Amino acid sequence: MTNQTLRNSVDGLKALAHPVRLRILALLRDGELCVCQITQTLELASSTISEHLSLLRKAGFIEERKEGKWVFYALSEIPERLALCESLWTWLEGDAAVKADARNGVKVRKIPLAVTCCAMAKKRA
Amino acid sequence: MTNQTLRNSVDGLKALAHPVRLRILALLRDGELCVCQITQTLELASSTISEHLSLLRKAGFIEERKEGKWVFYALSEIPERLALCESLWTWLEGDAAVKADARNGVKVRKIPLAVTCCAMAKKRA
DNA sequence: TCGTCATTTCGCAATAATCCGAAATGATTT
DNA sequence: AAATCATTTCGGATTATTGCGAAATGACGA
Repeated sequence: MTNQTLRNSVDGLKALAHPVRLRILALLRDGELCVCQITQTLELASSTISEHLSLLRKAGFIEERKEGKWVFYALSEIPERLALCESLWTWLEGDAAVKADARNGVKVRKIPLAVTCCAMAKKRA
Repeated sequence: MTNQTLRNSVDGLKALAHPVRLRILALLRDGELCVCQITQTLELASSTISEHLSLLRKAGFIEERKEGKWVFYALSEIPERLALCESLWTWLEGDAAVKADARNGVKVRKIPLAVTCCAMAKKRA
């Protein structure tokens, strides 16, 4: 109770202070994505992505929406969090990896979800 | 070269994502302080404070100014860094520890430097 | 109900961050 | 030059973060 706000700030900043998590946030600027779409775009184990998403969610930067067996994540509407994100976009927009992600994001959004998720299942086999 | 900006952002956020470092930045809002003043206010080993200061400096949030055997640190003038800090003040101002630090900062600023630093020397003995 | 699929949780190994005291550095004073 | 003082760097132990594969969970369809 003595340092609630300080702790909140630190937790929020920690959540942002990771390249993969910044890339996830940047990806979500163009709209919600399901976990398998993010996993495919960032090319990491789905368990890894899931943990990053969980961290971002706990810190209030993203929100989840369940739809059948899929879980979609989108940028949070919390004003403070949104404001903090806004100050990052200018930085991130110039980054090569973030740009590449955005391009891949456009592609993956055009593919039906069933296909994307099937592709992952095949990769695993 | 492929992800320079992303790396910069992550380094900056990592530098901010620590309670002691946020408290240091908040302290410096009221003007520059020398290392011994910060050390005394935050009650940590001077080597620890020094490492935190070094990290904040490398990340561009603070600048150093040497004067004799003292080293003063002040908030950086870099616009991006300053902007990121600005978005934190609203969060931090409500925090009890940060408020207490600010009060102690006012006190320590009134004391001549020689006295503050002597006090530390005594404490060590 | 059983199998399948997307996601999450768990266990664990590897890496990074944090803190301190001791030693090193640089500047000042005697 | 030697002693003193503020600060930094170093060595280390301790703790946190990260990433993966394997197992668990929950939802869907046969």
